[in-house]
Amino acid sequence: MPHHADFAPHDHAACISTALHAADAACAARGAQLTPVRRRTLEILLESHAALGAYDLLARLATDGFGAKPPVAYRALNFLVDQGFAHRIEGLNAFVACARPGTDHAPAFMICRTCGTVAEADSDPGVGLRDKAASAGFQIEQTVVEAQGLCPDCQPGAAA
Amino acid sequence: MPHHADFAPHDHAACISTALHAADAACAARGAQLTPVRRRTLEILLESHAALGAYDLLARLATDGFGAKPPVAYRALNFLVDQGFAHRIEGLNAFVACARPGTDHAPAFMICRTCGTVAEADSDPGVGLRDKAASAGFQIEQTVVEAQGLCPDCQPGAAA
DNA sequence: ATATGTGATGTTATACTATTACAAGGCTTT
DNA sequence: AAAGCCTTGTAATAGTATAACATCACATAT
Repeated sequence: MPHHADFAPHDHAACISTALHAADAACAARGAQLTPVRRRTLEILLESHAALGAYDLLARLATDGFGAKPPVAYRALNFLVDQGFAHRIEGLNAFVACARPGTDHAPAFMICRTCGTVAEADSDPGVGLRDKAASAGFQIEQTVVEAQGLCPDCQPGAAA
Repeated sequence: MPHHADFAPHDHAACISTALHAADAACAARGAQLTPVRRRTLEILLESHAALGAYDLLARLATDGFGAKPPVAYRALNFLVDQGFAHRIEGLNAFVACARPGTDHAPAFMICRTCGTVAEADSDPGVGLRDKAASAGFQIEQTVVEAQGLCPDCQPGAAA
């Protein structure tokens, strides 16, 4: 039973509700508030396996009756990122829901340039970087590891 | 004698002129034109071990008598990136000169959050990512690997 | 020597991404 | 009721990037 770290199909409704409940629980445990805007923002991210820009998100939030100004979206997104429920994709100036909330991880992403799907790898592939950093005396605090390319479905000769 | 892949001091004037001549040669070999704006842009990047934003660069170019509108900077930067003489640092929306022009490489960067220095690692630390991608059936075209943290000089207790 | 094509540069305008600063509301604690 | 804290809403602005069009320089072909 694969989690969706890869590009395999899965029960999307279930994965959304699981993630949402995990977030509820984590917030309760930490004393953080998963307010309506924040919860809805997470839900929107979870509905898409592609990364969403802050303004795309904002448009959807506005439709749902929330504020329509940029800070509304950025605040919710920053909250989710801080809590580890979402990640920022630097290469796209966009955001995705975290594929394994609750675990402390240094994520790596595979981003399809055709369909925009973003898959989160389930362990830190930047291992080699740690060795380099250690030998240079550099103290790593955060890593960004992103690969752009073609997902299985978008490669020439891919099954429809 | 280390190249400046790490944070060690080095003969900066020499490293600039070497890089500039390497770029001249590479352009000649490829039929690309290292025009005055482009050459000056590379020179400016080489003078700094920190990443420069497009608008910082633009201001310096304007001082030197080149055009002062954004496309002037972005075009020169894109040229340098295309030719492999510079890299874009996604995490900073900024650019650095390439530490090893002419070699075909998937760069990885260590970015000091205090002094802004950017060091380019001299081999691909994203190796683990390739395995992940292979098993997911994802075809990598390009990678972004960036670590943020503290360089040796900026760590608590670093020598002045 | 003219005409044509190509690539580089310059400029205008605009789009996209993100933050600062301030006003207002809800909740808890005192 | 007052004070403090957090969250939301809004206005204004800052920072990053590109599209579209005009022009110029140079090379080549006529």
